[in-house]
Amino acid sequence: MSSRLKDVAALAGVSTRTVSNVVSGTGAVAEETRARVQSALDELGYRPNVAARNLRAGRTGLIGLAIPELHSPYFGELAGMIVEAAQQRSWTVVIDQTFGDREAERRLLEGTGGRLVDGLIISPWALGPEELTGRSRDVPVVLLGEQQAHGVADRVAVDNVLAADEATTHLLSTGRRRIAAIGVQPHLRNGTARQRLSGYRQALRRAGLRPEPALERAVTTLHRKHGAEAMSALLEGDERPDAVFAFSDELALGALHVAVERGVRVPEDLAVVGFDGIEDGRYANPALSTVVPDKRQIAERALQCLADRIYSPASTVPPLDIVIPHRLDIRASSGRTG
Amino acid sequence: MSSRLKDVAALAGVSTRTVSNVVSGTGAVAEETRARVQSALDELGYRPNVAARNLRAGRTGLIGLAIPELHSPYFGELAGMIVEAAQQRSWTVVIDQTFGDREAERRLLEGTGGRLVDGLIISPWALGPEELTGRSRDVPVVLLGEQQAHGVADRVAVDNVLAADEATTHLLSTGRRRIAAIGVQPHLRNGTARQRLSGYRQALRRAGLRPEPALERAVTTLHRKHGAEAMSALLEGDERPDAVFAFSDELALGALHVAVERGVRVPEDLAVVGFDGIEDGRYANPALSTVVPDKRQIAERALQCLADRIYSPASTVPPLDIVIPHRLDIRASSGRTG
DNA sequence: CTGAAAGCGCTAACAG
DNA sequence: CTGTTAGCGCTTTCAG
Repeated sequence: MSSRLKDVAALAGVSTRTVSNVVSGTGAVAEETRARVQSALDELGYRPNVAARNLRAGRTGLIGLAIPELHSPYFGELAGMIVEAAQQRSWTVVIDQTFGDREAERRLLEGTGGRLVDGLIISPWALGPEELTGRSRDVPVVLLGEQQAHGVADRVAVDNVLAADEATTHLLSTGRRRIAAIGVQPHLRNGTARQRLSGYRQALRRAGLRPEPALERAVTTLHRKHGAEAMSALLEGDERPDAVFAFSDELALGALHVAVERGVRVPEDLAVVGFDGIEDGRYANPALSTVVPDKRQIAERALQCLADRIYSPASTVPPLDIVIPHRLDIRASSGRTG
Repeated sequence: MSSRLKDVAALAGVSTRTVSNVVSGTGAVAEETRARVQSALDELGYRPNVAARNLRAGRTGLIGLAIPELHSPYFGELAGMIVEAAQQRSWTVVIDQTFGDREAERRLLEGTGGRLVDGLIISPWALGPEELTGRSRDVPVVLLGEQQAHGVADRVAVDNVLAADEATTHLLSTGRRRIAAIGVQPHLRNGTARQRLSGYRQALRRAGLRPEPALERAVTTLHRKHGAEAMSALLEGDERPDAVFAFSDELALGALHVAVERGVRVPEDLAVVGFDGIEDGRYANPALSTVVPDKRQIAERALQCLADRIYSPASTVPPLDIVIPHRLDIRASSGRTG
């Protein structure tokens, strides 16, 4: 079985104190002793027991990442970058999926008291601002993509209203006038969909158009399937839209698929713009225009926030509100026609 | 700060033993005492310290998942299912990305001695069979998608040769004769690409065709970009293929994109089949035919293996070799023409 | 420079 | 039914 510090000490003929010093590089050890200890270490293939070290240190070197679902490309890409950024800081990431479940989100937020993790990055869907403000948590928390909670915890998100406005304005600039929005989510409390809707309406109004309820389609999830269903409904409606702004790339890809399948010409008859900048969109047919949040920066800043709070627990810096830049990638699905 | 068992005991006027019993539901506790302890528990918002519990129990409740990259749809979907299956077994998953790096893979495999995790699921890319057989590890390991290592550890994988044969045979059955293969990876040691290539060749030979080196395209990664590049090269070649079998859906989607963009009619002029059954393919234009491994079952069986080894460490059951079923989903990209 | 020993918070064997 | 206590393996204070 695996050997302990004590075994190594016995083999090298020194105390555990000295072995510990050699392992961690702490303190001063005579060169001769160090060599002897090192060979004992190698011979036994010693690995420090993480649990014991954690218990002693009061830190685990783990951070939690709680996201709705790992299989969606957006969260998959983001999670990958967070894991990578964490590795660079010598942290290990523990992943939980909430599936947008209120209880799961609440449990994770409150259950962090077990000190399994030194910090938590959570992307809440079902939890509203008031629920995020629970009893004060004992590990630092960073909220991802949540723009309603003020002063509760550090937040990292793009400016959804602005981004949606830009996407819609782009469609208007190509001459579209009946622009549908796919992705309204009245059942979620995180405000993302609401903000994108509001940016969309804002752009329409500025162009002198009036938002039409028939063009604002609700979905139960952000998956392709529901984008496809929403598109079907729109195509079967009385007045077809000439453009679609989908609140996620997945919805947009579902919509695109249905449109192309039914012989609608994209972008000539229908322009499509998505949101998230996932890799799939780049290779879709036609390639999908999309709002691209700087995911790499989301990951970096979120970890930076955690690091600051973890290493300076006494810090009185108020909760940060970090706005991540985004850009609009215009591709074939909304390319200017003739 | 967070309270300890001792604090709760003091508040409730009992010993830590009793509190421990209440928390864990072990032993018998008088109803009256239990109530008193419970209210003390609630009042202090007690959470057991995971590190201490782990140290005591010799288990952490964590399992490691080491995959090349989280952002690729295949691994994203698979990781999601593994996290889900682990949650059901009350395990938490720690994710590491190896990016197919030999050193990273080796480190993870050997570094499991720290007992951070109770078990490890790893999908090796760069490590060959001989390297997998290192010093005997002290936590159970499950190999994913590795079919060369015999008797080293439990393995869970689809029958790549068979699956590739089926995909190729399907293309042959639609009348294709110049079938290209995209995805040869001479630099990787995990054997997956080699096996798919061998299944592909086997099908060709059975049909009386001879494999042509010009039609077997190597790639450096399985990403869409390299599928696109391989397709470009094929289209610019002297004799165009009338079908493509890509060793991953991502490669297939990259190829599909380039083909459609250049006006090649799919499936009339070119049929495309991928491998992995990722969600993107279903909504591609045209929808992508693909070999679909039962990912849910991969996740389930891998966890089952770990559970068996972890809970019966003394088991003498030899390393298992689990073959996961797959199916061929024929969609528009290879639909029979005329 | 190195040894002895306390203690992180918890569980469980051993009393009572 | 409940209290006392010995460690799990490590780091670190205090001596030497």
